[in-house]
Amino acid sequence: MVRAAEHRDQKPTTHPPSDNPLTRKLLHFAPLSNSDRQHLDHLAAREERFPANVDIIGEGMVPRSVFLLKEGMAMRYRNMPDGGRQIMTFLIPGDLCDMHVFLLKEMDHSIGTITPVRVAPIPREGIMGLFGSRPRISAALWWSSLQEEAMLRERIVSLGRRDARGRVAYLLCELMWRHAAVGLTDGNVFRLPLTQTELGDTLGLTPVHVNRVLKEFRQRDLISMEHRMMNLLDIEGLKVLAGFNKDYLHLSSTPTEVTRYFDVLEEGQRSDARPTNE
Amino acid sequence: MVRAAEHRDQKPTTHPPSDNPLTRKLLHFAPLSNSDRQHLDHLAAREERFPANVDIIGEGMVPRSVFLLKEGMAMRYRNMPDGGRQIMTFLIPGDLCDMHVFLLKEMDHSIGTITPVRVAPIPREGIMGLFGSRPRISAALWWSSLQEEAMLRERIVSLGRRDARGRVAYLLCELMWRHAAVGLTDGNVFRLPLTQTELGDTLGLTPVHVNRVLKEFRQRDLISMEHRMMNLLDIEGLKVLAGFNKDYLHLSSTPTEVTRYFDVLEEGQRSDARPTNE
DNA sequence: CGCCACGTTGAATTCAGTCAAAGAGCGTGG
DNA sequence: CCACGCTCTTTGACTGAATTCAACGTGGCG
Repeated sequence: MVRAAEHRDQKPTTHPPSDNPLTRKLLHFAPLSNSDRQHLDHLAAREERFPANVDIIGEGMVPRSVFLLKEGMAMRYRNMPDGGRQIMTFLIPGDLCDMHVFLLKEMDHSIGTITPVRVAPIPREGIMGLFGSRPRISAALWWSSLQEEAMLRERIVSLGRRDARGRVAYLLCELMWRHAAVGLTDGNVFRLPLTQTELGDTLGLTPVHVNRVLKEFRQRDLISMEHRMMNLLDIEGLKVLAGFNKDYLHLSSTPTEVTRYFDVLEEGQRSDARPTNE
Repeated sequence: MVRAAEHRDQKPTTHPPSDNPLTRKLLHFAPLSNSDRQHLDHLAAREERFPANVDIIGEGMVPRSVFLLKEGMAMRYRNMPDGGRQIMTFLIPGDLCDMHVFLLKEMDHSIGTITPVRVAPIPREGIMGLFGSRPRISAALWWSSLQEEAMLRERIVSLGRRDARGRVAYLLCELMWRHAAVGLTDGNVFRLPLTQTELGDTLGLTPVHVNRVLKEFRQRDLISMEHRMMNLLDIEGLKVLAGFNKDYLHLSSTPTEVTRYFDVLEEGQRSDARPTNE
């Protein structure tokens, strides 16, 4: 198992976190060969920058590329005819925006920056090529998109069945875990550059009410905040407020299933992608 | 084009609506060859029945098959620790439950029947085989799952930014269009076997309030109902209440994009799937 | 017939929204 | 260095949409 690694690697790429946040995330889902990783790095090599508070792509436009977010924070949102806004997801480093929608005729929502961001544009062909030739990456991407879908479902639960406290508590936990998955936490602390208006537009609440809930959380020593850093002092307490149980994010799922899956995919593929062990 | 049909088919399968609701739905997304259709029919050949109000699969279980719903109505839902329930999606004939989740370690939600249903269990291998050998079906399935995701997003908007009237109006329109897509409407009338409690659990409202909204809609001649049949008398009026504009369901998208996609997929695949024109 | 689940209606309650104003933080420019 | 303007945060008083509680009606079915 270790045998294979020792010749191919100048630097040990198997265990240390990759500097590519996508790679780092996908490693949660499937072991990737060095060749796979290089391929990902190559895809994400180009880089574009956007300032804060601009649209990367707007509703009605035709996306020509997928974007990999390398640094900063962005959001997927929709403007309502009455002037309101609903934020559907926050995008953090390692997230793709948007894996799927690039197949659609036009965007049914916008993607906008919250902070300044660095993104790697990946052309359609790059993604499609993956599906043909990189079964492990494909499987990991698919897996990752399943997790995204699970998060969408969880947000529906949040908006439909949780009160204001529960929604805020849940969102804080989600963001914490997602940041942890790409190595952007320090203990229970992570950077949260969101305004209360943005939080409200995610949670279906007014900024005023978000403020009141956060105030209560601070008073109850559930959280503390300073300089845009969010500290979850009492995660268990927050979980209780959110009313949930398990690791719905599926971060803990053993890769056995997915392994079996991409082994099937591998059949009849050319085998230039030998996996390292995990 | 009709030529090929006359020998193979007792009944003409090319243009008339298929009796397989999945085929009927997928034809909105991509043209399928006769061979493809036969393959789908073959996959969906087996049949199981469930009575109303039972779980087909419960939270925490490991799904061993995907189910194609052939008749009846089901729902994807989640029970909350406090006894509440959030319904995430209604499943109608032609829907798969669940394309993706069969990859996950365990279900993070349940799928339960609303009416008695007929389902075709499709084993994992059947789906996975599709991805290798049936690029057009794969593309259509993918496309279809994109639409599902779009519906999830729309539901988030609904719960986050619409008031009770808007939510009900939106849900009615969505269900109307989905039924139309599989040929289960008669004008603006379709069968809606949902209780007001179930509607409430979908919309994040109490059954009492659902009742009041429906009453108002009836009085304003927006809808009429009898014998579980829903008649949308004023779709435009409902759209205004829901506050939206376009065909977010992407039903109208020309298949040119998807065509290009599965042409790519087709490369290097064995070519036993000749498409009919469309 | 009579049960039972579902639908309907009213009255009181409450959670979150609205409106309004004041304070805090921060970059810019005089 | 301070003043200015800006956006974001905080707080209070009032309003309102939806919930809760409770009762009664109704339609299907054994």
